[in-house]
Amino acid sequence: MRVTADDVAEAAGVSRAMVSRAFTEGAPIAARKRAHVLAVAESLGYRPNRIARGLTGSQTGLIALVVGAVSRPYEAWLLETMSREIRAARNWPLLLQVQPGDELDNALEDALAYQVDGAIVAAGSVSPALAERCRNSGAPIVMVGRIMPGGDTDAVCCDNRLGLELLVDHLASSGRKKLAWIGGTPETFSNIERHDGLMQALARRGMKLLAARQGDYSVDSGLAQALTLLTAPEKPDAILCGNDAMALGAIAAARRLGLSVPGDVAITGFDDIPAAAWEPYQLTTVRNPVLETTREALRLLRQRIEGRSGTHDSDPAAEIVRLSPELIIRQSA
Amino acid sequence: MRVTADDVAEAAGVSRAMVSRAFTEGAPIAARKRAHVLAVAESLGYRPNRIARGLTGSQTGLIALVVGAVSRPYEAWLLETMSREIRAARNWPLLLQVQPGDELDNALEDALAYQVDGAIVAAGSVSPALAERCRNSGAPIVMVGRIMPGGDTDAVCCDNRLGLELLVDHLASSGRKKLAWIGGTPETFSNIERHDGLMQALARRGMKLLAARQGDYSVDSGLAQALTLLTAPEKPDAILCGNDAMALGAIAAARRLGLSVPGDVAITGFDDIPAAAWEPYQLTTVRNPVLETTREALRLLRQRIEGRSGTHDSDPAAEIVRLSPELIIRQSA
DNA sequence: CTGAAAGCGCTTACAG
DNA sequence: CTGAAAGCGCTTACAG
Repeated sequence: MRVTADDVAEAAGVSRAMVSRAFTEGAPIAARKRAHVLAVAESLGYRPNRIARGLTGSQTGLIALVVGAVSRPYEAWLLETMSREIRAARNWPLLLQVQPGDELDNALEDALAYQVDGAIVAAGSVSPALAERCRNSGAPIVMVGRIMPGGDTDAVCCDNRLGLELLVDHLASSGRKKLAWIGGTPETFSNIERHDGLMQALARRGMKLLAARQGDYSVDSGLAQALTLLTAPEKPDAILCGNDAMALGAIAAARRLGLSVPGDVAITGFDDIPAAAWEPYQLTTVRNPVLETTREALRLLRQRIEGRSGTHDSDPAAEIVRLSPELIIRQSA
Repeated sequence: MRVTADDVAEAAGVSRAMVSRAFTEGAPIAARKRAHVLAVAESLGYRPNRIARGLTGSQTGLIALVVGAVSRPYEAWLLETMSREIRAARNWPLLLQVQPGDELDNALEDALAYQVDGAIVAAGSVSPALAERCRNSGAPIVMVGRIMPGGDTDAVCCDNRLGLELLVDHLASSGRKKLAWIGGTPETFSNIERHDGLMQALARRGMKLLAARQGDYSVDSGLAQALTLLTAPEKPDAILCGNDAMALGAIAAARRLGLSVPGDVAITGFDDIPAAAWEPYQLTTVRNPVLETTREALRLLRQRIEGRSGTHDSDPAAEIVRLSPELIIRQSA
């Protein structure tokens, strides 16, 4: 059978409470005794049962991690970073992958039943009611890449408008005049902000859009929409895409039509996913600061988790962190 | 505070045991009473605490899921499929992402402390000692894409040799004579089998390899190695790559050198990741049956988990499932 | 610093 | 089918 704290206590000649303390950082226990208990535990192959510990203690070490479908390169990149950082903080991610638009109330409730210490939500939509429930259950949520309407949930998000400003600036100053836009999934937070940023950047320069199409953030949609744009009577000399994946598709479209990139048409993305740097693409884009985003999200979460043990009367206001994207100039524009 | 089973019991006018039974499939409870308890629970917003349940009951519903870095497309595809299927089975994946070659004993021990019901290991290396420990802790392991030397751990794995046989057959019958190979990370199970399968397929036809290079399963390594092959004095007329990612790199290399694919050189991959079908690639490859693999892995795991509650005296022998890859012919070969 | 005791929120024999 | 009781493996006041 599994070895238990009682077994260790007996073997070490101490009380069960002491073996618990030996494994609890900062618990009152003589240094020598701790060393002894730990040694005995090691020799017996004992590890505290985290489930039992979770029942009593204040934390389970579990964090719900909600991301979009990782077959999409940006999501994969985000997940990879988050999962690594969560583990580095000695927590375990409970993974929930959702399709765009998925209601995740049910799934998150389920995660709550596991007494997760908190949740990082980078996809799907959570109702205000659920966010409220999470707070009450002592499981803070932090949103990534989106900001909840009420403004009472912590969030960390890239400055999408600035990103488009940087891209338009780059294109305009390299003499591009006829800009077209391929937007991502409509109604998504990022798409709304990016489109908005684009329109502002153009307005600021007295420019206007030649054409706008709508994709769904996938490579295929970028390909299809770019094909339409590039076979229209009046062709754009630059296509801004709502994310990198669509931009990769747009590059493929241009090539299929025998157009040179950036000679005939400049193409830009958003995110700077790993594939953006690959040989056949060399995509000019803006970098979504995924690592900084992850660290900030974890910091906010940690802050709430600690805070929750303090005075309950006044929850500090929600913190919204905006991170700046960086222009990455490669060959495509 | 959180509402507890006692609260529900009181509100419903039954014992705490009955509310537990109401939430336990197949537990002895009158249908009407169950409905009543469930209704009361719902109105109170009660959900059984899975941590408490895990302490008493026989299952936690947690499954450790070990995959390689998901920035790699095959791993992303696998993770996406596995996480979806695990959730569909109403379990939660505890995600562990590892780098190739990572010893995952420590991490898995940690997962064991969470009383996971089992583990699916698709990356990293687990020592026989750990596999043993897992079995003893009642947390069966099933390996995916690799088979443990001892042969006493369940595994499901693609028939790598058959895959190469299909590819060589296709190339040979389209008249290719000078075949080159770009292998993946050496010492990995898949690489050894694929290389082996290649050599067997060639031998069977009295052919031999023009050249062999070694990559690391990344796009960049495929690009670099293909560049070398394609600038050598004697160029291959076909390059077989150990996986799709390297094949995508190889296609980029050919293009960079102004060679046509498949005109000047045929290029093949392995896996059939989503990107293989993308416009600029149109990769001919063999499909690694990821969904079937996932389902088989879950079936094996489930089988062990159920089995463990039965008679303990004789563990059924390990089951090794081999799944056949399928040739997917596109443009690149 | 240390130990005995109570309790975390459930489930499951046990006895009706 | 139902309830009272014991127990899962810990942690944490409480009293030394």
